[in-house]
Amino acid sequence: MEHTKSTNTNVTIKDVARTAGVSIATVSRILNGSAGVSEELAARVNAAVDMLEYRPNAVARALKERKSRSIGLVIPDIENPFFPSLVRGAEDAARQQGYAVILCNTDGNAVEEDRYIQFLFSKQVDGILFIGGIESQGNLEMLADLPVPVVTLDRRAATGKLSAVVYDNYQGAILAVEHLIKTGRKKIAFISGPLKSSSSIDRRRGFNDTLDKFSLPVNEKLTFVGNYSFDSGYQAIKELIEKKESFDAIFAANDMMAIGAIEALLEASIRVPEDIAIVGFDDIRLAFWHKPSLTTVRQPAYEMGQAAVAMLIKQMSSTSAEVLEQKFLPELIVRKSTENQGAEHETKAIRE
Amino acid sequence: MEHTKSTNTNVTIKDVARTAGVSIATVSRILNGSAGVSEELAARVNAAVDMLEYRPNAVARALKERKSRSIGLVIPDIENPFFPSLVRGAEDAARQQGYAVILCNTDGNAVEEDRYIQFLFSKQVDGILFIGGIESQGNLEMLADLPVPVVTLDRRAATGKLSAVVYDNYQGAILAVEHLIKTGRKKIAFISGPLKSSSSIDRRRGFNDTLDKFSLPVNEKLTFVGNYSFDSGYQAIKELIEKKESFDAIFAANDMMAIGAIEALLEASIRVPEDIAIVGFDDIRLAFWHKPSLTTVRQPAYEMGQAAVAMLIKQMSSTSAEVLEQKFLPELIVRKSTENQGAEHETKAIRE
DNA sequence: ATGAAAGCGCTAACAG
DNA sequence: CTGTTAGCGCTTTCAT
Repeated sequence: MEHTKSTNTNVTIKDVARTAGVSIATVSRILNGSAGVSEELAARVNAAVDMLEYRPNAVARALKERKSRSIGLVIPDIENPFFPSLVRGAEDAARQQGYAVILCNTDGNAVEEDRYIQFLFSKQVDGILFIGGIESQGNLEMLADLPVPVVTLDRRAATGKLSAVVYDNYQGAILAVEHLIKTGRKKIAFISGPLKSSSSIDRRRGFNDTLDKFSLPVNEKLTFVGNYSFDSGYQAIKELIEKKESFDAIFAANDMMAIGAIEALLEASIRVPEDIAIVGFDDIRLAFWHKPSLTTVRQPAYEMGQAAVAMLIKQMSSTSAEVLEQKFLPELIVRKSTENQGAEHETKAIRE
Repeated sequence: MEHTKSTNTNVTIKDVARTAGVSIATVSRILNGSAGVSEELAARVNAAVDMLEYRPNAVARALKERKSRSIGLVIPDIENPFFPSLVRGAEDAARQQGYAVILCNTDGNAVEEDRYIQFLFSKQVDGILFIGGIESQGNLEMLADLPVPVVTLDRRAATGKLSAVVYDNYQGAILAVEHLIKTGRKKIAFISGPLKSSSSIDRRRGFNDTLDKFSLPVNEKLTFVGNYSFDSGYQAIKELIEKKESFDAIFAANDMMAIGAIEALLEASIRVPEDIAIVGFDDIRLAFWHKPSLTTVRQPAYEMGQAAVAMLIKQMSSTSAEVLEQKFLPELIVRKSTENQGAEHETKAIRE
């Protein structure tokens, strides 16, 4: 079945001007609420606008004004359960200010990141919210020289050149490990994220420092390097079980690995939390729904996305390129996976 | 800390022309690979481009060419676990063709949908991939008259005016219910989606028709209307248990409600699948990770997103506005939640 | 208070 | 093969 495309596609400011019997300058003024417009002409113009169903051409406006009213949002992967909330927060904040969001998935690949940055620059985006992968150190430096405001969520950017929304991963790890220790666990296995990731480094540091603080030994045999995937958590604990290492708790550097770890435990008929307690990181929705539900360190993704875009817009409208930073603090969410039977019920500990 | 913004923001085709000692037309020709260009000038121009780090201004190009090389992606909510895969599929397909994707979350609210459609139109997007909520009937009709190609995932659009990627919800429901019946279940409760949603209507029809086919009675007391949320599945089954209705299986019109239902069952110490078998719909990742894992009807979200954008791009480059349709077929994924102990192991049934 | 006209950066006739 | 020029739709001086 075919039908011809609607033809009166483009009604421009010129058509409105002609219909209303005024100049295009007048139409423009009225549309943009500029000063000095006679009531009468305004009425005629508005009538013409309604009648013709005129919609301003944002592309022409962008060319003239040199701002596109759109921002680029560069993330590793929207399918990673951490990002949907963040993206939603970012989008809500952007829309509220009339900005379009261009979504870019890079899989954390530095080459793709670079391609997308060039693409966005060419598209004349007014700002970029950049969340890189573990290889993006080089791109971060390049971004700092881009003549477009950039906000990142990466701590490494805090070289004083790039604005950032940061999260205290170190403190978060401390919260997690202290919780395990205080509920009586002593031999804590650790599943780290990728060694080069800055968030991962901070979480590892928090883990080590807390063990030190409580004079517990750091046992290398209980430490694994994962890649934040379900599978790497599963493999780590499977290996641990096969080697018959002794441990009574696990701290996983994110929730997906924690859930993978639980899978390995359950397959070996090890009970959670009775035999092994486990705490994750991020508080993705699955942490709540999983059986057993997962104790975790919450990262407020929606709010961070929102804050990042707010910061970006602030930078875009200021001429002095001040480098901003906003810090979010972790919060421990206690659920079933660390419940001490018989022990007094832990309450949700809020760390401000 | 402050530092002045990099100043040489805008290097234009003019600068390249001057540096290379040619006219802007020549630069444009070389950049766009047009015919007849002397090797020598091409080399000079490319050198200038590299040296000045010239990047074409896509906004100016869009104004001139009357196409923006961007498409709008309107969805209810990226936080709904069904959408991330679909969005990723759409984005991958778009990027491959050099299109930017503008993401728009509407919460299925018709007013927001309309606002976003106007916004995208104003932005001169070359096409729109529209996934509406239950109230969007009116917007669907409006979209059909928009002078911009539109592809939707809504069956209701199949009035012959809007191209669509569709999914056979009816057949999917049949697969689910037949599976329950063939594994020996007879009193099947049904948690429907919202009554006005077209996918929901089809799934309900599949449920009823299959019971009929096997001469099983449709018991109104075992039928509930949910809203696709975890909570509505939970509430439905909680009510069923409190009323002490007798049933041996549940078909939930999506996975989130199925998982909510399981929660209610477990709270009442009813075992899944031993006492009650349950099958969901969509095959979100959680269906795989949940304990017990959930038998469900798979909807290939990534592929559908990809196909929808491919279809959109095809429409954009064709002058005859042919109305296209591509259909995806359901596939039953059998997991723990319907396992019959003692019975022969079900294998993954693939319906082509 | 309103209109005429320049120009944002680019592509594509049109001329030579 | 290369350059000159018009014009995409809009905002904004600069006149009037």
